[in-house]
Amino acid sequence: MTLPHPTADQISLSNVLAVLGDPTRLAIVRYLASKEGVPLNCSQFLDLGSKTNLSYHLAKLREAGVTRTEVVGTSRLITLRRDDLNARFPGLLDSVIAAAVDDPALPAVGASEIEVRA
Amino acid sequence: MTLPHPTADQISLSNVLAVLGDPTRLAIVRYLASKEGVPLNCSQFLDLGSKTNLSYHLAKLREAGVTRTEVVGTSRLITLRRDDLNARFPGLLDSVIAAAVDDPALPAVGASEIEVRA
DNA sequence: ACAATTGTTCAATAACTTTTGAACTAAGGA
DNA sequence: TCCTTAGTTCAAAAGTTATTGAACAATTGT
Repeated sequence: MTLPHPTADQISLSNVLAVLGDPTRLAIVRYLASKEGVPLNCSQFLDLGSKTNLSYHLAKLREAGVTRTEVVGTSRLITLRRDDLNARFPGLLDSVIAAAVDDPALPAVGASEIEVRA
Repeated sequence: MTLPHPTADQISLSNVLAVLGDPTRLAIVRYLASKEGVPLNCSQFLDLGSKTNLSYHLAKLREAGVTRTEVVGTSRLITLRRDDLNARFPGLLDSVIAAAVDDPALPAVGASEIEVRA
């Protein structure tokens, strides 16, 4: 089973910007970027909203071509479509991520792990 | 008389992305970038919508910190806030403009001048 | 003073987007 | 098989954004 994704040339600039212009989704993208290489499933993001709501936001990211979602058993593994985005809009994703990294206004993923350090 | 603008540090990433994630506004920004140096007033953009509607979109761009609007007599001169945006989100505006330049999906400003060439 | 030009404001509406909860599907263990 | 885990779908409600037209304000040229 595979989910529908746009091909690289179907990715629309204004749609990508619109999709990234939401704090919840920007926080998801920032977290994906910070954990690149690590396979992430939807429940990692539960800090940002309800299961249903995340399903909605993650679908928006996938449909816009920002993320790729692979179905693996009962999980979905989510990754950034770095190469495709970079080919289509050079530098865009990198500058968005760089700006998002030090944006205190964005909700944090993993806020519940802060005390783990102690 | 001066219009309200956010200071550079009040400019919000997700708001800038959301504001740019609209084809009309992206077309305005693309046109502003293509005519940098030339003072542009609102009526240059009438190809993109009604006077009222442009007033709305141009206010969104100004309030998000993407443009600066100077009141000069009965006109408003609109410019991109390149320096402020670049200081805040390095590379972002440039990559958006570069991608917008060759985006056939965006509405064109100055479509009415196409036959002038013949 | 008058008219034209440039653009704003306001209220209404239309069109979308986000959020919710309940019901559901499908895979993986016990 | 039954239960749990992981996530989706659906319909409704809430909230937000875009578009419109009519009325307004301010400046400039005659």
